[in-house]
Parts: sequence; structure tokens; C-alpha cells
Amino acid sequence: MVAQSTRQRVLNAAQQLGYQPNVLARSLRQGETRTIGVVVTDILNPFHATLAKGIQDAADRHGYVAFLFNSDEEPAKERRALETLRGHLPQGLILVPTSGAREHLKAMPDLPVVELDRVTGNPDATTVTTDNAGGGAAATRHLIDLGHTRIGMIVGQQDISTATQRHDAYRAALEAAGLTYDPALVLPGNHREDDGYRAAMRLLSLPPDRRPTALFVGNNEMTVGAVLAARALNLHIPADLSIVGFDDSRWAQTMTPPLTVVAQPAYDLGVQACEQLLRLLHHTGARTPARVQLPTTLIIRHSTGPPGQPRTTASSRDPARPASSSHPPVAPSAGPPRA
Amino acid sequence: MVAQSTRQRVLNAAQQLGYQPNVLARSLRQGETRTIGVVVTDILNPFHATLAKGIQDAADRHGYVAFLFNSDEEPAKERRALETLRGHLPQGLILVPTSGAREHLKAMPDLPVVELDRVTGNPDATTVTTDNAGGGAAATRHLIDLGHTRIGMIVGQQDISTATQRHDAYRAALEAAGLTYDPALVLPGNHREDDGYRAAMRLLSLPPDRRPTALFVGNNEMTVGAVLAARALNLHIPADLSIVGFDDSRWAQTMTPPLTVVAQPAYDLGVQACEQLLRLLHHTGARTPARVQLPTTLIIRHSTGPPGQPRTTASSRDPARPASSSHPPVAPSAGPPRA
DNA sequence: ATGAAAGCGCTAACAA
DNA sequence: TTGTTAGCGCTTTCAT
Repeated sequence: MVAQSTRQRVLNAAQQLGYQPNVLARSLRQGETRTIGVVVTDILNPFHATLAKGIQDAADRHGYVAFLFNSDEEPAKERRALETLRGHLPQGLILVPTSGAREHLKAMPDLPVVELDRVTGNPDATTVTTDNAGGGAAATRHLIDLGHTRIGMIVGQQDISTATQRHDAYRAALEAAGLTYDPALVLPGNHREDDGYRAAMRLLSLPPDRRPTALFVGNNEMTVGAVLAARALNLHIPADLSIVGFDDSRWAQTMTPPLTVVAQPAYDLGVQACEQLLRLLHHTGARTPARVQLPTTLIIRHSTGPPGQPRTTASSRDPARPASSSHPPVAPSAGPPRA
Repeated sequence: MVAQSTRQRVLNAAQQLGYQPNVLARSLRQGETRTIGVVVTDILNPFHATLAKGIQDAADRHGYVAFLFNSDEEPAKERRALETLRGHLPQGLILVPTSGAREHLKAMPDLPVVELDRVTGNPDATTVTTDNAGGGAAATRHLIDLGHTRIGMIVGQQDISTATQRHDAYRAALEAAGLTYDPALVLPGNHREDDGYRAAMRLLSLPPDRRPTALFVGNNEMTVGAVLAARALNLHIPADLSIVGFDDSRWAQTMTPPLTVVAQPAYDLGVQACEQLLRLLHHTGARTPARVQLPTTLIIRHSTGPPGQPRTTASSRDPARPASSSHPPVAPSAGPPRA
């Protein structure tokens, strides 16, 4: 409520002096920081980095700033991150939960929370996830359709919702096809590359008549390990072993052979999570919690094929084959939007 | 200065009530936020994600929290990030600068800044970088020693210090070996995968007698593009084309064939940057600015070898070769510390 | 349309 | 050792 000219002069002066309002004082006064907290499980994992980018971009569009923390898959670190975050009075929280999350969240009862990718099981929570059941089923059916009957799975920790959902879908798909679910072919891992490596080594070292001819691996990092294990055992993909991974990545697109995967829309997951959180903040109407679920897509590349003949040792045949002519050239991999 | 028992009781009560000091009020009062700002160029690039992790881990150890932003390689976004950051009164800043950074930093003259990986050229700046000159020279010499005489380079933007340093070292190494520097074999790119793809496509489409037999690619993302371009042209690595990349990664370790690279200690760079910044904050003595430079390592894998015979079309020979036996199995790739 | 004053939650300084 | 007070920079309210 000032004359235009005065307004302009003040604004100019502010500009000149490089005045920047003190966000802290403002936040303290009005009790709103325009800040949201984000805790992902592993920022070095491209899937999580992409989630984070989606969140930050969306938050920025709405005038919020997102503070990003890392739990490194460790409940204790998650707890620390949440405590640190809390001191900064975020107006909401987006969390890829560890197994300790449900407990930790009790300490911050009034904070709007969106659970992203995984879910703590809290029935009141707003969640943004992917269709893990559909993805797990599609992957397993794809292998069944190719003729595999001994399909192994490397599965994440059973206290993580995505891992159990993918595992349940795998089991259901097997049984729906009349195949028996063999617990000996299912090995757990803690979501990291070397977990996948170790699990695959064990599964692939079974005697030939019991060794799986195909592997469904429950997350992107463990898939890398599984592929390396197959290489170390000199098993040819897909002739000796078919592999389906979960979550697409440039690595999956460009490895030889390009990997068949269940793709998840990571960037959109992040954007959705942020949008849901902002909805929570604004429509403070306590209606039924939102559950957003985004679809997965089975992308069939060249790491899956019909099963080969069982043989006594893996390296006993394997005729020389050209490395690059077995599949078409690959164009530059598409990433999430960058601009 | 309270009796022990009282102290305990108060602490307990605080715990019970879930009391958490209000960081904003505290910061406002004491004028120190225990916060540092971090702006990297591309959080989706594993190199930058690793820098960020090193910084965050180090900051955490010292009781600081690091707020992470993204400039997406765009000066305008960098400016926005810095403005946002400034409002939150960080006590210092770690920046992987874009070309606009020098200008942007003028708006925040009293903020201690560490320039990370790249350098704006400000002589007063504290910097933490790698030995780009040494790395570029080692890569080039390696190719020369293998017998290559037409060595191309895909180089980053010339207003980015790392790009010019690597390029200058390449040129100097060529000339030191008595080879002529051919500008037609040097193509610029904007640090992204598709820039590398396009540049490599152009270089590799030169007539056979002028086409480079080896490529030194100036950063990790563009190297991916270059490899895919070689595949698209059905050029065999290393028989038809040797490639050396800059910056190691899991992708480089596990692609076929495993990539020869100049490795940089990304995680340590982040840690060092944070430590230097904290040193600036505490030893406020305005002595000569620190310049930390970490070494690079040439890791010779299987994407480099002696040049083949020039041929008219790339796909005219290429006898079938076993894909997996030409190099030893690869163990799970080592990453930076996670715990 | 403008000015004055109170107070957000904390801590540093001082007084008792 | 304990209690009181002022003030960080801002916004909101109320009075002019």
C-alpha cells in the first residue's frame, strides 16, 4: 500500500545493497520454513539420485527447498538424519524408509510424511510407490514363457516392502503357471552389489540339475553383482543364464548384453512424492490418505532367452561368438529430464 | 554449572517431552547456522553424487549440515541455487562452478568458498582439484606408447578449467612425442553423454586414413556416448579403436571391455573440500589461499591396445571372438565407503 | 498510508 | 549457582 514510485525506489535500493531477507528470522516469526526434508537410502544409487532430483525440481517449482539426507540403508543413520532435519523445522518429510522408520517417525508425530518407493505399513501414511507386484509378475511370467522352469530369485531384505511384494509376485506367478516354488532358489541380499554377487555365486554353484537357468533379481544394485557373478563363472548370458533386473539404468541399457528389466519411473516418483506432500500441507483436510502407485514396464532386451541344455561344467562349451553383433547397436541412453 | 542430579532430571524430562532445540532461533541468535551450502553440477552423475556424499559425510562428522543443490550445468540455475542458499545463511560454500560462477559469487563477497573439481580462476579462491594435467598426459602417453599416431580427443567446454587442463596436457604430450596436434581430431562437447556420442560419431566417420585410432574422452558421461558411438559403427574396442576415459565408475569397470580410465578420488575430493572449508571457517586468519590437488591414476584395462590396420569399412573383418574370455572375470566393483 | 511495538525461541551478559 | 533481561531480523497487529 505504497505509491508505485516509492515502491520501485525501495526495491532498487534493496537490489543495490544486495539485501536478501533473512529466511531464518522470517521462518521463526511465521512458523513456516518453506522447507521439506528428504531422506533417501543411498544417494549413490542412480535410482535414488533420480528420486531426489525429481523431488528437488518439483519442490523448487513450488517455492519450497528440499534438504536431502542419506540413510545409507542404516536405521541408525536414518534416525540421526531425521533428528537433524527436525531441528530445522521442515514442513513435511519425504522418506524412503528403512526398517526402523516406523519407530523413528513416532518421534515426529505432527509432521506430514510421504513414504516413497517403500512403505512402512502405517495405514495412515500417504505413499507413492510403484507397482511392484505387477512388475514382479511380469518379470517372472516372461521367464516362464521363455520355457524356464528353474527360476531363481535374489530378493531384498524381507522387512522392506518392495522386496516382499516382488517376492510374493514371483512366487504367485510360478504357482499360477504350475511350477513349484523352491525356497532353495531364493536367496536374500541387502540391496547392495556385493550382496547380489554373493547370492548369485551360491545359486549358480548349485549342481547342474538344480542350478537355476534364469534369475530374477530384486533391485538394480544386486543385479550388477549377479551379472558379474555370472561372468566370473563364465556363464554366458542369455545362453547359459537369463537375467531380469528390477529398475532400469544406463548400466542396464549399455552392458553386454543389454539387460531385460522391470523399469520404474524414478523421476516421476520423486515429483509425485513432492506433489503429494504439498497437497498434504495445503489441503490440511484430514481425509483418507493418498496412495499413488505408478506403473512398471517390462523392457525386454537381450539378457533373457530360452533355457540352454544343462551341462556339467559351465565353461565346457561356449563357442566363440562376436561380442557386438549378437544384438543391435544401442543409441545413447535416455535419462530423466535434465533441464 | 548445575548439580549432576538436576542436570540428569532436566535431560530426562527433555527427552520425555521430545524437546528438540529450535535450530532457527539458535542460529538467529548466535549468527551461526552450522550449515554449509553445496552446489554440484549434476547430481545424476555418479562423480558428483560421490563428491556430495564425501562432503556430507565429512560435514556430519564435524557437526555441520550440508545443503545440497544442483546447477544442472546451467549458470542461471546456479545463480538461483546460490540465492536460495544465501537466504539460509550458510557459513560457507562448496561449489563446482559453472562458467557463470565468478560473476555469481560477487553477490556474496563475505562467504568463505571452496571451489571443487573445477576452478573459476579467482586467485584468492581456495580450491580442491585433481591433477588434470597429469591425468591428461598419462592418458595420452599411454596411447602414444601403444603406437597410436592419430589420437582424437573429445573435450569439455573450453570455459571449464578441467576441460582446458586436460586438453592442454593432451596437446603437450602429443608434441613432446613429436606428433602433430591436429585440431580436426579435437571436438568439444557439453559434458553429457549425447555430446560424447555426437562428437565420436563425427570423428569416427572420418575417412579411414584420417580417422583416429584412439580416443581420449574428457569426462565420464561423454565416454559413455563415445563407446556407444563406436558400437553403433560396429567398431571393435580396442582392435579398431582404443578409448581412454576420464573418471572411473562402475560403468567403466563392468562394461565390455572394461575401460581404461584416468581415475579421480571423488569421495576424497568431497571430504577434502569440506575439510578445507571448515579450516577457512575456523582459522579465520587470512593467509594465502589453500590449493589442494589430489592425484589421478591411470588404470589400464582392456579398452586400449595397439592400433589395428586401417581398413575401408569398419565391419569388413572382425573375426568372431569369445566375449568373456578376452579378459579376466571382474570382481564386484569397489565403491567409496558407504558406512 | 505510515509508525510503533510485540514477540517467534533462543543465548549471552549481567545481577543477585 | 540461579534468575532476569535484551535482542538476533523479521512479520503482524494496532494506533495513528
